Amino acid sequence: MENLKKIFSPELIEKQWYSYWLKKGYFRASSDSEKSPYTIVIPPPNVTGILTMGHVLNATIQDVLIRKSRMEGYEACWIPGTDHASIATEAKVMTMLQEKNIKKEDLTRNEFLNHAWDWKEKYGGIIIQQLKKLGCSCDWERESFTMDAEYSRAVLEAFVKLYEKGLIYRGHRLVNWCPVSQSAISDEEVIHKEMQGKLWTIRYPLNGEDGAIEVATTRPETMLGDTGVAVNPQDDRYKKYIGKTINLPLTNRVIPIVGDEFVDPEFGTGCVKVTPGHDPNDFEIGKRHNLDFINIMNPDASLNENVIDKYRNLSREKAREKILEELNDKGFLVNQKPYIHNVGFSERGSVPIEYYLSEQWYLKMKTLAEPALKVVEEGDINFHPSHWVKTYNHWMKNIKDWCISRQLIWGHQIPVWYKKGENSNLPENIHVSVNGPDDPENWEQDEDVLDTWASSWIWPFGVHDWPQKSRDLEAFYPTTVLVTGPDIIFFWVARMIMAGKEFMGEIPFKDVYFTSILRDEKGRKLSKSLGNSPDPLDLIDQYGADAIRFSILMISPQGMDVLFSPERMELGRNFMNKLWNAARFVKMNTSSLETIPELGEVEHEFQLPEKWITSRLHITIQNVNRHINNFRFNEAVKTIYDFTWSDYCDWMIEISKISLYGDDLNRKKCVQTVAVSILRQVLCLLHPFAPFITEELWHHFKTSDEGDIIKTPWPVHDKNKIDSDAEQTMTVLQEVITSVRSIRSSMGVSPGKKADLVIRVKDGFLAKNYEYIIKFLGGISSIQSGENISKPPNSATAVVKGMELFIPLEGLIDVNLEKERLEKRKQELTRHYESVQRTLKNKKFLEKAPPPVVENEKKKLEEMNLELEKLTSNLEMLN
RNA sequence: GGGCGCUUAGCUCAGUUGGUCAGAGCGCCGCCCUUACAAGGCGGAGGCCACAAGUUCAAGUCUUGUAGCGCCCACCA
Repeated sequence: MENLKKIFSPELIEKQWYSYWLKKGYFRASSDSEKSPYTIVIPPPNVTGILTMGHVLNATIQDVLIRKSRMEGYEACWIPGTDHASIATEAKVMTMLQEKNIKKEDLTRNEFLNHAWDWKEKYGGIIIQQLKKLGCSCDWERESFTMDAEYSRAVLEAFVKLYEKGLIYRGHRLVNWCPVSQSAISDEEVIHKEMQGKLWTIRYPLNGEDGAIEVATTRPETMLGDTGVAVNPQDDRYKKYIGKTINLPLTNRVIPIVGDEFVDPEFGTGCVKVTPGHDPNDFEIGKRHNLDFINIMNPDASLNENVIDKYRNLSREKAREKILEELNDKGFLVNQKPYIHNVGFSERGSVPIEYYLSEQWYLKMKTLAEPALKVVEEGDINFHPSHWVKTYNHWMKNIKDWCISRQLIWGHQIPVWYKKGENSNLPENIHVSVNGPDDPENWEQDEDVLDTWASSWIWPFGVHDWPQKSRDLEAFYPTTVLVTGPDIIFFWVARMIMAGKEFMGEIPFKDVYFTSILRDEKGRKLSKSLGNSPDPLDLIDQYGADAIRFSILMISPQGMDVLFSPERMELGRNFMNKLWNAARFVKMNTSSLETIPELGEVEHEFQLPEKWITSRLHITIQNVNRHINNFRFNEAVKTIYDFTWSDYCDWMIEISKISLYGDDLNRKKCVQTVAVSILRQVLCLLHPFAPFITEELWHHFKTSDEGDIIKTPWPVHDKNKIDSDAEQTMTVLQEVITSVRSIRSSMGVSPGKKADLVIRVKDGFLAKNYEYIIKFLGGISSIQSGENISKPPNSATAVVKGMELFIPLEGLIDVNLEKERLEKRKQELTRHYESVQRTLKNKKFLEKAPPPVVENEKKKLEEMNLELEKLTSNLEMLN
């Protein structure tokens, strides 16, 4: 077998099979096909992104589903693509510009965009190449990018439709503001972190009379924007002040004291400084009491011209320092206490966000949410695991309007135009359309772009150039299943469902599978920003793509986070090597077969091992199907692993050696046929999980009229091949062999040395029929069996299902060791015997338990009893 | 403050609807370079399934409570 090396080397085969599949066009899906479609759209990774292990898990699952459905005869269509990721990409472009010493302010919009596209062409889409290395069988000719011309048109189309429906409006209010990207961000992009901060108490002197009010705050610098102080109107301490005013320290301003139910008298001092321009609660209070709204910050969160001179242009941090100093110097600072509170951080900028007054575009969500809630509620869309439904419902039911405008350039510019020089608040001065006004020279387009998620939310139909009606759209929408991480359930999944219902009138997918979140040893999410995600490409180089795919699935149970470490990939590598060598063995020992034989020719000659392994195979097929259908990929993989390693390699192949090395040609052919046939089925079952090695090996075992494994029919389980008699007998045989081996090992019989075996048993069927197997696998030279045989002197004993096994060990036997061994077994058995006995003495059990369960318990008791008797008598003989 | 999840062998975890002496991988111990595979083979040690109560003939599995850990959501200055 010169072409199959002893150790599997994935690097030698992966590349060539991938280009072969591509060349053959196997990944292509046609909307004209007669076959039923099976469609997945990839969650489009950021163009800026590189592959993480999270993507590997996610993509492997999709590839498993696609490859399996392709083998099952569906028109499998996996649509790949990337997301323009406006904030992330713009940040990268900014970094590049900085390196080139170019300032964004000096560039026109188009010049900036040109730089951005240059960057995208040069560095973007690395991740697509990486997905190919992993073996993903995407239809690459359908690759989409969220800023492709057609896709962009679809995005704008969606905006215009919603605007025309009255669901999109412009609002001047507080938004979450990221000072780094200097843009508004949505509520979902704000991450709350618990921080150790301080709570300062500041004295605000009353205006026109003696006395003062004390307020507590975590952000003293915002006092420069205070336009009021609020107390609870029920609070006897303070209600007398309502309607009066105070002199705001450090400024020359006089601001009113108002009564508002929002104030909790128990908290802090019971008085709240009100900064309507920089705090959402204060914003509401301000509106209720007609307070002024002062914006004291620039877009980068430094203080602006609305504050007194000496604080202008200071950063918010520096301003806080100075203000506290001055308050303290002037006697306004009463005290400061350590205080733990939540601070909102920008998802991308990783700095605290600011609440900032600005004009933004909003999408009304309530009406969109209703149908989306319904389809999940009624089971048109199913989540796996289902507990995510609660999270989804909770968010949907409390949904707030979505701020969809961003003060960025890279993205879809909002398709709204304002008449030059006119009041843009009047409807007649606003134009909204995909193509813009007929007289563009008189209009100015809105400068903002859309939130990235306001483009990716139409992904399942946007990739088919909606709203054009195409065959593709008809054939491949709705998609079959969505595979994604639970972290984007609000960002993306929920919004896609809303968009699907709104624009297509139909759900975008029937099932959603939420993958495990991968964490490092410290429990932190693997992410590129933390730098704790090993480079999957390195792991692929080290272990092979098949091994990585297989391992990551094996360690990722449904609905649970995974502690990832690179060493865990060894399990897959070892398995691939095992499979490789099993195939080598089969290949080496079946060269006498001229063609791959039909199973039917030899099936009538099946003996126990062949019947057994066939039965095991069909149970395996059944279970693999069940697990995949239930989205339990770890179980599916484990099932194949166990069958291949334990049943096929450890038992079937070992047993087959007897016939393969023997001279019974019929027997040999039968065993060869079965060995090949089972291996072929294993390769098919495994192909979706480990595509490269299975394709490679397949070509050693396929018939001349069969094609590549990627298009070979998926195995079908046949109930008639499940043979429980064979399985039971085989189990006993395995126990006999294991017992013999155990005795040998514990008595220190060297592996090379053959032993004799004496079996005392009523029914000698097993010992007679499978003597050759017991001898071969147990290292036994002769077997003697019968009902009235007496125990040979100096022999070690084991009891298996009514059989007493004796191995004469003359001289080798250590009586104490043997006693210990039997005692231990006896104790163990007695414990279980007593527990079963208790169960059977329980009248209620006998009355209420289903008869088969009762029967089973009785049988167990009987068998245990028999074994106990034999153990006891053998133990007595040792004394 | 609300919601969700987790707690099983030294480590990382499986265990789908309650019912075969509780499983795997890694690690550990012993023996083996046996002509498919030392990335391997054979044998073995190791667990009151977090704790408590309940439902049931029967609980790792269902219910409730307790403790610890983790995640998500929420405007208390």
